[in-house]
Amino acid sequence: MSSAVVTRFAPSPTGYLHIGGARTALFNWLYARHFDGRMLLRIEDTDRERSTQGAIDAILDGMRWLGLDWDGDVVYQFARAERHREVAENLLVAGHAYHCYATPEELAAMRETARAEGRPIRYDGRWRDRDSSDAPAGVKPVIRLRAPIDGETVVEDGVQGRVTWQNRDLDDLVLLRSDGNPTYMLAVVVDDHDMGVTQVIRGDDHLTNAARQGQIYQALGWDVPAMAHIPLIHGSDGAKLSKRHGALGVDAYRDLGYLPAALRNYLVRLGWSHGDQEVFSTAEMVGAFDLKSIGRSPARFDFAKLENLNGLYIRTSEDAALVDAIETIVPALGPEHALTAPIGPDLRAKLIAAMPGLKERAKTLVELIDSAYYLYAPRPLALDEKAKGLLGNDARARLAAVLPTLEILSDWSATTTEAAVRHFAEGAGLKLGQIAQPLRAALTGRTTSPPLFDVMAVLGREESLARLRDQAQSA
RNA sequence: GCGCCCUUCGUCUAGCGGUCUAGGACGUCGCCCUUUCACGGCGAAAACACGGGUUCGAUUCCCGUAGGGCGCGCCA
Repeated sequence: MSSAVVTRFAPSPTGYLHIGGARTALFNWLYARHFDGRMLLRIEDTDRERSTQGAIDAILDGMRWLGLDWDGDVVYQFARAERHREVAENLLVAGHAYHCYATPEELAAMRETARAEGRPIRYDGRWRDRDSSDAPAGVKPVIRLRAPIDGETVVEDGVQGRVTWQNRDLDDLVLLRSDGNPTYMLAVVVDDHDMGVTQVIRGDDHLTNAARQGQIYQALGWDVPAMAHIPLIHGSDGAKLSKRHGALGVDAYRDLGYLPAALRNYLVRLGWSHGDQEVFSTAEMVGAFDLKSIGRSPARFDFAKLENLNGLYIRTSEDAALVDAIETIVPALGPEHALTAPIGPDLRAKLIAAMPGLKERAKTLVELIDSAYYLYAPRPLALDEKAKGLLGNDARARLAAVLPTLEILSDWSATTTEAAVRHFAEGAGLKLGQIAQPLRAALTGRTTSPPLFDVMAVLGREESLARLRDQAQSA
């Protein structure tokens, strides 16, 4: 069995779950599920200054919304600080690490000098071979790794291939801070090892870290897990994705009206491909996912393609499921939408009835809500500009003329109302559009709202007639 | 500055030496369908960054150049 696969997603809780992190989580999740393994979740909160509970909640919520479940309990890295300290001490005893008494100010000056002189910006190893008896009074030391000076460090990466560094280009990193807390470099290595992680999948920005962590593994005599560094996601201008590009946390995508399945599908195709296939069900993704087919170049985030995919997922969603989805984002919409959650049973029934006609033409849930405006808008209907333009005196006269024809109808299904309106138009020597357009404007307040005859069916006889009378009389 | 990585249509990508007059998808444009808007159908424009090699033959392999990205914290 290949159930030995263990992946992990390890975000730092210093902000929301951003789109790059979401994709990293997705890839880890897919890899684990593909091999029938486990995906663990670890919150890297060793930076006590910047870690917040709000960020932790946002990350967990974001993953749940995306449908990325993890195995076992969430591991909080800070809670394991004692173990990290222990490992650092062991390294010290074994001679693979040493105390460094350089102060932060001193190191900053060192870097500044190096920069000014055009030399590599690295720790110069000034305490590497110095005895602790030289230690200046009152300075608490950090523990640094005694990294090899000669030779090279190699990372066999599942995506990037074999990547090699000369050890002379890598300096002695800090393992334990002067306050006794572990650094990220130490904590990651110890935790991945202790948690039994077999496959690390993370952003390309960690590639150099992989080399430095490799040195820690070596000093510890531990096996290095398989590595895979996936290319980053860039904004539409090619620069690193930032707020400037309108991309926030995954919660923002939810509020914008994107479906988690659509976002997943979009994200999986950013950097990964499976021949010409564009649309993947979750099961297909899990079945087809592999590291081999991940590209090495960064991808730009394209809202247009996400929208297209979202539209596809909306079109193929169940009507009731869409109404449920709508309900979840109503609180984020703002009062101008005149819709409140929870949605009452009458409105829910109407929305479900209207969905087949509505979902064909919506790219987002927000658009879906807008197009259903006529179902929840307060009466009298506020007309948009184009609808006003369509309801001139001529049009109102036509509405008044068609009313008797519609009033004798008892069955208000889409087919019978269509037949009636067509019949009327013919009899009056009008083109269908000449009567259909104002009818829709009168019934919905919009000109882009979908199939008139669906609208009439959903609204029903009394409601439709009432709205038409209102408009016909206000001439 | 030093190190590492990347480079096929506007965008996401297929391509793993000849099948490439380079395929698909989104977007764009045109036509059809049509009461609007969509959906759907058909079609069009649109790319191998540049320069050297290797080879009978390079989009595919190697080396440069240019451009881009990431890293170089007692952040993660």
